[in-house]
Amino acid sequence: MGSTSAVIEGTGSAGALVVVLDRPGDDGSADRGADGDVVRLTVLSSSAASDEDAGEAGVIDEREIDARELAGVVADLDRTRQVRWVWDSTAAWYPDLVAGGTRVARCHDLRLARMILRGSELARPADPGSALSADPAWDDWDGGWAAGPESTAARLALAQSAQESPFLQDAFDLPLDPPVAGESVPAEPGGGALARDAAGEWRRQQSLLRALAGTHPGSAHRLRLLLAAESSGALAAVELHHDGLPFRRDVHERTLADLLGERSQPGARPSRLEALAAEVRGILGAPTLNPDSLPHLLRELRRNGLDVSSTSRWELESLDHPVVAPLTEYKRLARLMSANGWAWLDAWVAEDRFRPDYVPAGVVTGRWSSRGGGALSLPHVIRDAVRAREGWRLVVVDAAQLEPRILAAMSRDEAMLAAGEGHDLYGGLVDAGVVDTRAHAKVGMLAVLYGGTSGSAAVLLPRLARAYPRAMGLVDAAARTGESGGIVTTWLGRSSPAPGPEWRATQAAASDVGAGAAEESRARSRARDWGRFTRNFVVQGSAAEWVLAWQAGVRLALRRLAGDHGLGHDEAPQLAFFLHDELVVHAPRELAPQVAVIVEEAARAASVLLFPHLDLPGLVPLDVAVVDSYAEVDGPASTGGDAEV
DNA sequence: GTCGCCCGCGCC
DNA sequence: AAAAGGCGCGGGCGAC
Repeated sequence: MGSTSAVIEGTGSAGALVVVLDRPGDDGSADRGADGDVVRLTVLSSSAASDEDAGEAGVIDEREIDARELAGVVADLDRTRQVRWVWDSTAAWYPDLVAGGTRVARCHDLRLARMILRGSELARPADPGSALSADPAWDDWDGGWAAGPESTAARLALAQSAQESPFLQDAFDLPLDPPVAGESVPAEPGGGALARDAAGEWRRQQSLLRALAGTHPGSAHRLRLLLAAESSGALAAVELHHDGLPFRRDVHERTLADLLGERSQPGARPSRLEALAAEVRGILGAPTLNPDSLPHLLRELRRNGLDVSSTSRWELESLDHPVVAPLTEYKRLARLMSANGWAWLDAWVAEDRFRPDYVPAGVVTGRWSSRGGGALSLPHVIRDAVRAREGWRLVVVDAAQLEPRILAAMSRDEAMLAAGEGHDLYGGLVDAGVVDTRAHAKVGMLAVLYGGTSGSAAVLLPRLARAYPRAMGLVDAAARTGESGGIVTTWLGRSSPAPGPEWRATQAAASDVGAGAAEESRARSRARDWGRFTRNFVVQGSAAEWVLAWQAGVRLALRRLAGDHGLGHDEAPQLAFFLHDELVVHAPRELAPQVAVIVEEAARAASVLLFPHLDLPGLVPLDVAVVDSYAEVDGPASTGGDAEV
């Protein structure tokens, strides 16, 4: 470990460091992690008061180390100094470190940052000609977030083949553990095989931000916040996958047996599901009906005199017919079976942990997506299997009515902020006399956020517009921008994509001289569609930014808590699950109260960080529940639950 | 046999 | 009368 101390000695002992990691001469084809693999560390700053100025400093140290030493060097340096680790993609570097027991406090994910900066309207003044020009080495590259097989079927096949073959058993370290995103799986051909100059990209990005700070300091500040939050999220995504969500196989199997009946032959329906299928066949007089076949089912429904155009539940439920109840129940259970049944359990739950892959910024708005196991749509009906370990607790935290609150803050709509002063913003709308019931408040607010125009929303919208002109003005302006093909931007600077060529062609066709009513109507409809997208983009995306800032605060505070108590990783509270506006922390029972305090403090910090001018640390109240089972937390099915969007 | 699309529905 | 933003994913089924 001589190189460890050498790096430290070579950079003084105080101040923040920026350390860029890359592989000299990396053309993407090398087998990362192989013997003889070399990692280059470029140390860019030690004296700057703030690491935000790091790009200003030149290279103060550069050395190459054996890849096998990397974890030790990183752990040492991150423990003793404030370091921002810079790498092409967190998914490419961090899983191996975490697997080896090394975690870092902060990083800068060049690819995620680049995606934000290249699209951002806030960054445009500093980069009018797009100095961060398209570069296939970066831009045709997913960063390694989605390297593994993404479907339950693929995962199951992998697990089974590994079990059947001693050779494959050796090839896959942990055959039942989903491949870690970004592990040595070669990136896709094309972009992945091109060299990426990490130090150069870091300098370009910093130079852009410095230039922007000169003319638009507010924009530069927002983007720096966003890049830091995005990168912190990338670290969290890797750690979340590694740690996994505690998930009890036995409890889940009991749930399945209770709801679906006993599992029979693989491929055959379990008993209760089969009985429902038989009941449906009997009622419809269709002994060979396969209720999983939509065309067949539709045919039989019509043959029975039911005037339906689809087999969707909402259409079925409007019918008065004896088949509706068993068929709806069949569909509900068949859905559970296919999405979260035994095959899903075998593929995604190992050693009582559910380990999905999270993909930061997998959604254009900046929300995360997930690959594998449908992690972000974990049904409420199976959440009882999510159990804290013996002697531990789950701290389940939800940001209450986040999106309307973020909209109120962004638009600085004092009336809407006032309505949100209590814990229940919807109740606040009723108390203010804007709408008569809480249900109306909710429907109306959803229409504001999503652009709904139907039935009850049409009645409520004018009232909301009158009461909250600034909030309504913000989303309406975003919608108008989208309708005319423009770009909108979130609070911290993530911009929406421009509409695609097909959309533009549709609009162009409508303005042709010979355009008919059909073209015009279609163009208007597509324009309104895009307007609803941009309307929602600014709110959903800005809310996602608040959540990232919140999550980053929680993550760092949990690290401090572990440090203060001298806890090893397996004894310390960990982030266990992340769901758009909800966090689950798995914590030793005695530390759960402190975790509850941490999530509250982080929420207040996030609100101040994003909206310092409002002086409203209580902008986003939290629902905190300390439980043994995830099912103890209110879902939409339980009374009083909120079915929050 | 494989691929890609559609439908439908789970989550926020 | 159908209906509103963002996703992932499985089964069926037609195209190849």
